[in-house]
Amino acid sequence: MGSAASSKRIALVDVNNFYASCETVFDPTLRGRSVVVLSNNDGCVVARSAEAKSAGIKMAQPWHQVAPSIQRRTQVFSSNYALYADMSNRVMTILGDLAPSQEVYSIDESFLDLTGIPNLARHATGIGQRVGQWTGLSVCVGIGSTKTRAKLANYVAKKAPEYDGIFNLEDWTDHDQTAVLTRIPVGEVWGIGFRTQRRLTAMGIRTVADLQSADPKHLRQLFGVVIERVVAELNGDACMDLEQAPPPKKQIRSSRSFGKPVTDLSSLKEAMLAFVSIAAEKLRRQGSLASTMQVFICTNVFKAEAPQYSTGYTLKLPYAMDDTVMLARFAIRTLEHLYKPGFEYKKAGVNLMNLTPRENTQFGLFTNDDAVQRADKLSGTMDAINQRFGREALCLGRLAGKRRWSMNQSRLSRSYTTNSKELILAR
DNA sequence: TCTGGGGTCCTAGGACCC
DNA sequence: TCTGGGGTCCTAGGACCC
Repeated sequence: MGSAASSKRIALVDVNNFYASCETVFDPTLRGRSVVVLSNNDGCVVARSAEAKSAGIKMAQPWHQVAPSIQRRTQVFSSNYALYADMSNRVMTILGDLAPSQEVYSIDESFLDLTGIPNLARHATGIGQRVGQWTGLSVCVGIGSTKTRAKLANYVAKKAPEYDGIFNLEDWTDHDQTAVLTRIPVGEVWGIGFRTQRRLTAMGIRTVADLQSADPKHLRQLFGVVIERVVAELNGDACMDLEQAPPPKKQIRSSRSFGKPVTDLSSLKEAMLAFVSIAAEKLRRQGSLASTMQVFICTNVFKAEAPQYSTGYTLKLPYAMDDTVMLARFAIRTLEHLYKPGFEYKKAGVNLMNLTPRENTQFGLFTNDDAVQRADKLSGTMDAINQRFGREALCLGRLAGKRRWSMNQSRLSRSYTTNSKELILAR
């Protein structure tokens, strides 16, 4: 087996029930209770405590479909992204200190390269203890010779309580590894989604062990190159490196569903201005310029009886830009063309694409340098103010107190860590 | 008789992830 | 009443060029 030859030891560390655990850390009376966190607009369940899981609440389930008897004994929260981002930073910093190299893979997951570290079991235990002591959150650690194997090991660490949240796939003989992988459905493999699982199962490839021993060339013909790499990684042949510095985004999107249906153009414009402001700020933060913009609006697809209209337009910008005022001008003009009265709009958004680095960009022959510089200065000032007073402090064209399009967030917890007005009270 | 064919760029859409 | 948002990569197919 290839894994035996490979000397790499990659760990995947992730926080258990991350969003739900963040809420519990700051309100210990929630411990041992069913806790869920909802998506934007309080729509779907995106995080569950262990008790919520055993109560039968499913991931991504619309909250209104959860049985009332279960709802009643569940503590429910709107997503408090400021809190989760802050807790994430703390965890990632701790993990970074405990490994020679780290890839922050998502808000609650990190790959660590632990190759060559003696007594891996003790090191992994130490990781869990330090995160627990310093943040109050608990983690699982999966170790394997490739990222895909580390992910699988993490799955075992989560599912099998006898391992205490730590599982090193490479500690086991080939025979015992196969025994483990035979018990895991193929859909649990990183990169095998719902559709691919269905097709594989129909071919008789039901478990991870089945996929590991399948013919990669044949699968490539049927499914494409991605699955060929998955099979290689399962066999210990690394196809994916640790990415220590996140590559710049290739597109930046900002969109939201509205709390209530929106019918009038002026509310849509107001929402679009907010989306452009958010996207442009992200664009500037990563030091990029956008040369293509996509604007889209749509009605509620779940409301089958209502008239449906879903449309978007992708336009080439006259030059690569990062300035909110100019981007907003194009977005609003596009929106005016797309808008048709008589529909109940549910969602809108903007997507900045074709991003290029800002440095050494030659501005177009026909751009007015003075105008570009003034716009730069304005955007920079806006970023500074919003940095200091919160993202909503300064926006374009906001009609104070009349946000008919804003999200439902009726169950937001306090911003314990990021807002000095909401500091936790000591008792 | 036989009516090109290979390369490149772009876009839309599928599939996946958290 | 109430159904998330923000990303990535790959592929197929059309347009275009010589």
